[in-house]
Amino acid sequence: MIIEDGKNLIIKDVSNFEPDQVFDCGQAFRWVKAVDGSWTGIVGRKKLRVSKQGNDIILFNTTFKEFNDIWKRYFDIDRDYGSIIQTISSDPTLKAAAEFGGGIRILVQDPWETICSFIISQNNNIPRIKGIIDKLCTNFGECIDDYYTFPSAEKVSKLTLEELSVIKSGFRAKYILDAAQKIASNQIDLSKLYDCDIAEAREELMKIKGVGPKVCDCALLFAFARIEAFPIDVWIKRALNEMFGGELPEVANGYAGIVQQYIFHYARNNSDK
DNA sequence: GCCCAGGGAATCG
DNA sequence: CGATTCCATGGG
Repeated sequence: MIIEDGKNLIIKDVSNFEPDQVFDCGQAFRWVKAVDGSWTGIVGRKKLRVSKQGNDIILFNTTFKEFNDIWKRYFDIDRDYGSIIQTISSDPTLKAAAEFGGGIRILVQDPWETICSFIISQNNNIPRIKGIIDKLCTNFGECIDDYYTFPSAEKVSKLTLEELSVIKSGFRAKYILDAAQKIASNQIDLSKLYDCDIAEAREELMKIKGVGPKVCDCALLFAFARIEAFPIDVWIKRALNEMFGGELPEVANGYAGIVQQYIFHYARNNSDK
């Protein structure tokens, strides 16, 4: 149930929504946690602050209309994570991972921003990924209420390698430009990737230089709501071997992306090293 | 100095 | 085909 409380919106009795997990599980790089525990970010051109109080999620300074137009979809509110967790919990290891990361929701983020962010993520570490994305936004985005938008593909497509060098993205700069150019010119048709055959979606995305199997599946999972996508990175590869003997249990079929996030979160926060 | 980081392209055999 | 090597940059 959603209620308006002054200028804020309250989602009552939410299940499977822990802001700390949602914003810090590696699917998004631009949400910032404040000392009071709330999170602030920019989605498109809208700035939003989110916090959890008891079993309620508070969306600050927004409206019911904005909730329906933007946040409902962005936070994947209509998906029943509880029933998915129930299904995969027939496997004891998946059950443990889901109990640990059950507050994760898969965001439905902007495709260009997500593709660009995960291009930057390759052979890189999370603090530096965040730093490069931050420099991209402060240099080329638009300032709204002290926060910066993610610059559009059109804007980035017109930059030279020289101009882009201020973000210090190294060898990934040429990939960023290729992605921006192919997306801005509609050489890549992003609109069909939400529901076309997943093999076709992968083929389309991998036309972009610097987009291989891993970056491609991250984009499909974190921007196109393709929860069957399964990005395999070093963490997941290691966890798959240690926890499941190399392969996901069959009950994960169809939800591999969500399961992937539970495992990623579990592995990263239970590392011996 | 050396190693590694939510990989992928280029270049081998 | 699979296996190696290189790619920029910053932090440990």
